[in-house]
Amino acid sequence: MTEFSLPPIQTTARDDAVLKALAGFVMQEALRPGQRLPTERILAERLKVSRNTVREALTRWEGLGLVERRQGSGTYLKAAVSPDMLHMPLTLAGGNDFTGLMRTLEIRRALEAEAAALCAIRAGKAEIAEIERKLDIMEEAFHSRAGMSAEEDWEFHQAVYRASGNPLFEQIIAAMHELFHRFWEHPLGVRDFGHASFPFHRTIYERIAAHDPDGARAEALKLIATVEDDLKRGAANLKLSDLK
Amino acid sequence: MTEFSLPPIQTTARDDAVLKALAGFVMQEALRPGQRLPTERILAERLKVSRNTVREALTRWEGLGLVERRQGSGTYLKAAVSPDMLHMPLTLAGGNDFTGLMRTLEIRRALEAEAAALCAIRAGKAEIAEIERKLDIMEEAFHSRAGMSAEEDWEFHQAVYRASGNPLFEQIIAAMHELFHRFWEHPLGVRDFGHASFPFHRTIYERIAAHDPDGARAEALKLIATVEDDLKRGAANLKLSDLK
DNA sequence: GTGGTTCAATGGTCCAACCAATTTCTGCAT
DNA sequence: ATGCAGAAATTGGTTGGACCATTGAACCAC
Repeated sequence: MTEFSLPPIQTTARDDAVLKALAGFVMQEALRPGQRLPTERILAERLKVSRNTVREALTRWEGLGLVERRQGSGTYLKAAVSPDMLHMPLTLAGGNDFTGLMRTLEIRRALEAEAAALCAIRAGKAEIAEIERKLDIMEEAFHSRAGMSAEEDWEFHQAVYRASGNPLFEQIIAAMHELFHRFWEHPLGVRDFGHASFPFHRTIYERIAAHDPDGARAEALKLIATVEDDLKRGAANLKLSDLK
Repeated sequence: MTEFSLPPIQTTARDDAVLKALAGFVMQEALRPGQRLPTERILAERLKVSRNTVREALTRWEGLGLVERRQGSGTYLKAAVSPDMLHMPLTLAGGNDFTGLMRTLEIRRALEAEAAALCAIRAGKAEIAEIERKLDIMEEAFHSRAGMSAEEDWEFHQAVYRASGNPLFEQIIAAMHELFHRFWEHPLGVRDFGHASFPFHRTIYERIAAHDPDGARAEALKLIATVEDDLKRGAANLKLSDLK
């Protein structure tokens, strides 16, 4: 590890100050995800702070997924960090899968519709072409693999979010999507999950290409509605089979 | 603090085990948000684990917003906790500029409208009464303090999110709100920021009380639109004064 | 009662070890 | 030289004990 400057911490609110200093250090050294950051012991020494305090600070970053600790090896950067990050810890009380999924879908309904509308307003020729490309890939996969096109489906939606001009849409919906998938691994008995949503991908694309925000929003809402229906059907099936 | 049972921890992955045990304890004792949980020293003793380990575990929960620590007082539950929670920490970069704020507003527009609509559908008598109470408090503060009612304003909105039946709304918008406030502290030259949004609080409430989702959504959109206007005016002012 | 003061409880920080996993180095056998 | 097993160093994980800073309640003088 090369030479580096880390000015000592001054006042109270230590661990916050530690994170701030560390964030500044990461920027200064232009550390990228995957790289190792200084030892806890070294950080403690340079920051004139106890190792315990350093650990609590790093524990916070670890909890946020910014950093990964490997015993015996070191602490590694896991995502880009900047001094002005906003942390949004979302906690979903699991328990009953169905209501949890429905809640993520409610968020997704709101954001998906808005993103589609913004996309219809802002997307340029290049973005529209990219969306169409993803759409073609998805439709191809759908037909050749009898409806198993979850991956390509997701890429289509991501292209829409990106073209909305607001990266927050993609980040937040991606979080919802991941949450969704933790259950989805074992689908809930509905084999053709997502089939009903298929035709709306093209209608959404058409409304976007026509720069028709209200139309795009309406089609996006229809798509989410089909997913909600599938989910409800799955929940009903589950309840029946739970009777054993 | 009454008698309670906390079996000792066994294997490695201590702090995770601590959290699991703690979650179980919270359930068993039916602790609700706002209540105090055992002191770190007691937890360490009962779980047969060092106090430092307990602290790291609690630090994680604190980072997730599940718990709040008050030096000299204790550690308090801040949200419902169940043994099977899903955590989705989301960190958003940047946002300390005009475009960043506008982006958070786009998210908020989508969610605020949906939350208001869902609230109009689902809110029961008790929830509606609570919203009205917050509204009265806000209007009172607004008139007696010449429009300085940001705190009460925010509480009104939170009441709406809670009544939407989906805690994710409150969690996500709260994060947006915090980001927003990093600017708001030193306002952008617009002294009467938020004035224009005032009347829409009551109209939103009326539409909710009338169980009129579409009306509530429409009023929520109007409210956000006024905030966007304020923001644009502020940005314009800022640009002028930046010329020096 | 009112307004300080004292004091115990509690979270925050520090220190100095030791444990456990990992990586690196060393030296011997091939 | 090469390769590999074992020792040593590195690094995060845990422990126990100490002290500081803040809070809140009990107490006391007025």
